[in-house]
Amino acid sequence: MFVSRISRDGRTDASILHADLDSFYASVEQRDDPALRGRPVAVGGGVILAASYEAKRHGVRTPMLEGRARELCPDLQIVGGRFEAYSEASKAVFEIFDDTSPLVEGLSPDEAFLDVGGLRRVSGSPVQIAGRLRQRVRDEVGLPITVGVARTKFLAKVASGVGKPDGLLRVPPDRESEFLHPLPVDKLWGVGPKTAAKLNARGIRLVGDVAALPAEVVHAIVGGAMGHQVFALSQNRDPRRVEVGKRRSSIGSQQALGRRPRTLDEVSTIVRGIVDRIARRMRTAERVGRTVTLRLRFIDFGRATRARTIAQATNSTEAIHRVAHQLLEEAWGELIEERGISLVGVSVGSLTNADAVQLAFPFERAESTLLDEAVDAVRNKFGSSSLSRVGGLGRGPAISVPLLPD
DNA sequence: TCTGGGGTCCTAGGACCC
DNA sequence: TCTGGGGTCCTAGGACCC
Repeated sequence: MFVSRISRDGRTDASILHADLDSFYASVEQRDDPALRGRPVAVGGGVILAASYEAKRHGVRTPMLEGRARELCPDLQIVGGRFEAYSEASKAVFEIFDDTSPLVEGLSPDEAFLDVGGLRRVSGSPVQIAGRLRQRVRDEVGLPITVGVARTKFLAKVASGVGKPDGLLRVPPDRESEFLHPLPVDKLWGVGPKTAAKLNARGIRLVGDVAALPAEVVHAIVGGAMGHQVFALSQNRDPRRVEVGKRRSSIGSQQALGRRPRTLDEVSTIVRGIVDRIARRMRTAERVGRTVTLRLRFIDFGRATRARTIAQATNSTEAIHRVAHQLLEEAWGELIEERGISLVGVSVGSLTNADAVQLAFPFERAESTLLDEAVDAVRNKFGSSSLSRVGGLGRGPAISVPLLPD
């Protein structure tokens, strides 16, 4: 894993870009169908998945039910999702990102951080780079994109949010507090509805209010690692770098079932289909996983998960389905029968690269340090996703190592 | 605002090991 | 045989993000 360089005295320049496509799915629809341009458009499938700015002006939001959205906006054009078109657009945009800077960290199909700090001599100032990036995405992919430019990831991300739609906003390093303090607390990364409510209940509404509190008070209200982060961000401390080469650590899929009663056989068939989709995606991505999680939602919207970890990482439909089916059968009597099921999902975690080879061998206690050292050495060389030590000492120790390139 | 589908990270307890 | 501290892995749940 590579991380962005920072100057020895810390970052002093606003050189992190947060690039975020505007209303991604809806913009692709408007791009491909001129009749939709300038009109309120939403991509839906039961609920609204994305809304154009024309639709947002009427209060259409995601994930709103389609019926509710039509009430708010009678002219709304709802179109079904063309996910292949979105995926293609995302790929094209990321090619432009990668062409702009070697330090790109993708966050989702429509969003990424770019560190352009080292490119001034070759490509110009961050704002010039951001301007060209926007123009290229417009010209070559046909989509509007907003870019925030700032000294930290957090500020860049907030800046792109404020700059939307189709904008470019830079936070000058000497005006960061002025920008940060008037924001509502839920703009802080990690503060959602629950945490915001806790803070609001104590009269803490703005980021500036948090920044003015002693750290202990913030920890008492928010607690743990979250409290630490919230306080640091409010103080404008965000040392996170742009990280390249992050790989996702789980792959999953789920399906809503509605409210009618289901038999075990019905649900089992649905699970089979879900596992088939996941396993295909894993094989395409050349990844294998060890932890199978069954995700359940009940009629009353309560939730539960059941997980099992197997010794041998796999991406075979059969192997994953065996575990998923077992979990389903166990959960059926324990949870599902009384409560009624309204959603089922499966995800596979503890992913590693499929080209890793697993080596299993017995060893003496005294050798475990050597094994740890070997694991560390290989991790350092190939990145942690290439290798996992399978099982603890008591569970039939094994490590998996990547195939060596010639 | 009554709830989609894809994810991430954190916490806490228990099992197990040295 | 008991006690204790330190550590990893696994599981379940919760909050959050786009």
